[in-house]
Amino acid sequence: MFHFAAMKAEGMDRRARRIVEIAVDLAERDGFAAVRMRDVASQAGVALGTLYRRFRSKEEILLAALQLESMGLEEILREHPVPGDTPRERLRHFFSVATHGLCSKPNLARALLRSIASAEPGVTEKVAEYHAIITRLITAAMRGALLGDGTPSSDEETVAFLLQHVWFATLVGWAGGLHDTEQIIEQVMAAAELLLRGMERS
Amino acid sequence: MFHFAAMKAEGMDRRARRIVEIAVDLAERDGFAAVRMRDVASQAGVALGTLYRRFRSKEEILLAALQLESMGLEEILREHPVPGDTPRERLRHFFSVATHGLCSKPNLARALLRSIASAEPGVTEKVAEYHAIITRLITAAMRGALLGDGTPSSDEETVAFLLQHVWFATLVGWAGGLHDTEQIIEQVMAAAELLLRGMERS
DNA sequence: CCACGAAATGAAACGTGTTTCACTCCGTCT
DNA sequence: AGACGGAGTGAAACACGTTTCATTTCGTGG
Repeated sequence: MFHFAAMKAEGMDRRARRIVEIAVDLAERDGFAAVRMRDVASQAGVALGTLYRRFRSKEEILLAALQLESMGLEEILREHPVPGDTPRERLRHFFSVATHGLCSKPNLARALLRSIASAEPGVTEKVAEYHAIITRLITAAMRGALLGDGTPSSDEETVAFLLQHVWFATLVGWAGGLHDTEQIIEQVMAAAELLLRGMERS
Repeated sequence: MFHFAAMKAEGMDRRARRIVEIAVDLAERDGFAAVRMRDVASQAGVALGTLYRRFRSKEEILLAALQLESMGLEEILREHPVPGDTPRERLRHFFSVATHGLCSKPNLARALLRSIASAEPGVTEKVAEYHAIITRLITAAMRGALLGDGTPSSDEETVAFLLQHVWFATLVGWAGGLHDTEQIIEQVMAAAELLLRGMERS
């Protein structure tokens, strides 16, 4: 979970990938502030100007990492569908794996969340793409289908969308120290329980 | 809505309030980046060091503003309960007013959201307090009770908590330009609809 | 092989959040 | 009155994101 599989994705050449990897390493070790552009540049073996030719800001580098991570996750789930006999079981499994994956690298996770919430210009597209991927994954987990199989109902899309929001907001609370990893999962599952009940009752 | 009523709250003296007011003005006019500590200091008529004696960071000043705003909102709702005959109507009214209040000052709203998500040390307590206040307000709106009346059920607390998360996450999306003000309200209400249905079905 | 333009480089500079420090001011206690 | 101590001040310094620019390197078409 959340490793660097599928790193050759999209319009990202060797050099850009190296930059993102270094940034991830630094963020993982010592957090957002420790991702110093000068350090990223020197450790990636490029000049500072090169960083800014490829990425518009520090946040954009970290969001590129997020995008790669989520694409890797999608790749994995394309091969290995989420196990479980009911939507609840599958959702719990999915969020458990995703949450533990993220939170096992707390500094990196906090740095990524902060980049998402920075609302800097030029970051929107990457956030949107990340949103879309996660919503697809949640939908697939809920339906117990292979990624891309069939057409989700409108209710299913709404539920997936909302669960993603709850997950994100809870992660932000976790990042601020308001609660721990298990509480993230329980809060998301409490939402899932009520949303699924509401959906079934149509 | 979201004005500076009840500004004499808590351990905040005249000077600290002035600092926060100036920061809010600057954020409202030109956004987070325009809240320059040197400018806040000079416009508030204090030295830069004084800012850092009172507040640990720029984010903390803005969170103080958020806390004051939400306390003001709570004060208003204590006098004037949310109108509406059903939980749905009351929730819609509440979120409509709160969302339009926030989003009518987009630069300020973005700055506040960013401060919440910064997850800086020393900011947690203020975020927690803000969370608690908003959850109380949502609970009261849902139950159609005066603030503090009666004891919410466990399900009610869960729903309020989740709606707050959905609202927050949607606001972050709005801040990034992913959707507009009305979509915020519709997404929160879609969540409310499903959650209430799920709750009623117990 | 050469010329051209895009990409990269290195270094300096700028802006701004944050820290530091020596000094002043002011209220309180004795 | 005099001493003390905390709050405030002013100015300088530091760190780091970002920008700028003159120069160099590199790949490609002629």
